[in-house]
Amino acid sequence: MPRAEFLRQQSTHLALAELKAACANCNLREICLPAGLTEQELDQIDTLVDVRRKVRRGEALYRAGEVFDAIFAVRSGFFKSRVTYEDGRDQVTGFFMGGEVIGMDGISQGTHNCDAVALEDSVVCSIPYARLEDLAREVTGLQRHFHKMMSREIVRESGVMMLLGVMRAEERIAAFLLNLSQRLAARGYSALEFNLRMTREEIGSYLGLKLETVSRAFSKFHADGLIKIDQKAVRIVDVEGLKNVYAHHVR
Amino acid sequence: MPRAEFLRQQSTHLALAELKAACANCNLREICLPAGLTEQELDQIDTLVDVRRKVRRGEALYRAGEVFDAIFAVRSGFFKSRVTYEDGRDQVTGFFMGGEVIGMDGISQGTHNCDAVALEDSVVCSIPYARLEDLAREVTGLQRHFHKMMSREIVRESGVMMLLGVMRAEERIAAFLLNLSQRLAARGYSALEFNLRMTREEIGSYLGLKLETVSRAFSKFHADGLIKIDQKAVRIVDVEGLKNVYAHHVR
DNA sequence: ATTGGGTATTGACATGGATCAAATGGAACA
DNA sequence: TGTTCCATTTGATCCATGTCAATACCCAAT
Repeated sequence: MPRAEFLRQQSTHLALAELKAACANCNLREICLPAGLTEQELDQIDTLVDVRRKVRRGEALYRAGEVFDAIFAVRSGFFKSRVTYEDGRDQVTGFFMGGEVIGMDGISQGTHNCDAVALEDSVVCSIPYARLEDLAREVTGLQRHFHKMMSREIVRESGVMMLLGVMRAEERIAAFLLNLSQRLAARGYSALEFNLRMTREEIGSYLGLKLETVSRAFSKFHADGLIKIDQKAVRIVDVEGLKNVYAHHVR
Repeated sequence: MPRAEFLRQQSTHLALAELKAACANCNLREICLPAGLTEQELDQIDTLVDVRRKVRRGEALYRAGEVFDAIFAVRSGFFKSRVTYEDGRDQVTGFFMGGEVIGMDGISQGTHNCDAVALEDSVVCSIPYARLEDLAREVTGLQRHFHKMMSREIVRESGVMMLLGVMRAEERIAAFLLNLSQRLAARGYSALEFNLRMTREEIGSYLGLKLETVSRAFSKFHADGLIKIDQKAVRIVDVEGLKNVYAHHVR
């Protein structure tokens, strides 16, 4: 589809006013954007956000190998990123929710390094990289914020390496639940009660485990009174108990 | 002239000359710096590099929790980065050689997120982050290059997640050897014959394996005629065979 | 040359998580 | 309301890697 055509179609779906006030009025602003911007800087940044794009559940926002030209802020919904290896084996490398930014892996090569797939109907803000570069040279706060976002992704990934490299199955799963809980809380949702957007298999792939192992761990935590879990519905009953699953590792 | 005086003069003289030509004459320039810089831009970038700092084998260049104010380019030598978990468990998160840049994890929080430890006597170029930010706003090539470096680190780490999440022990070790080989080759060293700078335990920590497993895999590869290995000295005998250890994974 | 401490190899055995298999449960849709 | 297709749970068994232990090796310091 030609780009102009694509833009036209999108804008019919979303109110003009909304588009205009892309960032300035976004409820995810505090999570997504640098703090302490002036009114004028905010206006400048508003020009950054190109289109809001809808991605249906199961669809890819981008795929590995595609040309990279924008990063994406999740406006609503939920994504996974996934790396596929030559021989077809793949791994989920992250889950992303509202206010989080994905696609920065594409900068290094000019092509995306992984797939980003929506786990529920989602909306993203598209931020053309070329424009971001330009604006980052003018708005110092934006430059710094962008660097921090990239760095945060580096730190996040080394945390996952830790999960995968040294933790045992139940520890990984406890850490995973607490991480989700904490991120949801930061967005104003309940920290203790939420729905998983991903399957046991996707959790397993992310944590380097098989889906059966994930299921068993959930059942065990349930039996131990740490959580209640019914299909995708999770309720954390004993936060401290869950932390102890990995914090008090004996050895 | 008293000997002390002579030495002092000598060292200031050397320091100045060296410092001035920090990047412009560095043999790692092509690996470390953006390509296609003008003469003038190179001069500007030279002002970036603050000091060269020696780090002895076993010493830390920085430690987790320390204030971040600079990133470091490895000038010579070899480093590992290491994350330590609350309960004392730790994991090696990367190995770094000449021309590679470390410390970008510190940007996100303003404090370093991991330790960087020299595995042999090393020299690094220190690049104050504040100055880098400023210069990146002026020299577009530098800005882009810096973003690429961060992004490359993100991609590298998701590669390691793949190792840890889906590969079996021997595959991880084959991939590890081939990765080292390829990076050494890019620096003009032999791709087929090199010395490991790290212990079996450090390799194991990086790959999420125990040192005995690493040792056994090396022995197996040796017996299978893929490599010759004697302590730290490695010679890759059959590159394709080594690739097949993981490329033709059945299943 | 001798000693000592860290590093590496190798064997024997244990076990956490994978694999295989079967049953159950839910959601979408005719 | 039934049908179909996944996702999930749970049990039984297997195996790759961890664990424990003994020995060998290497280099540095004396």
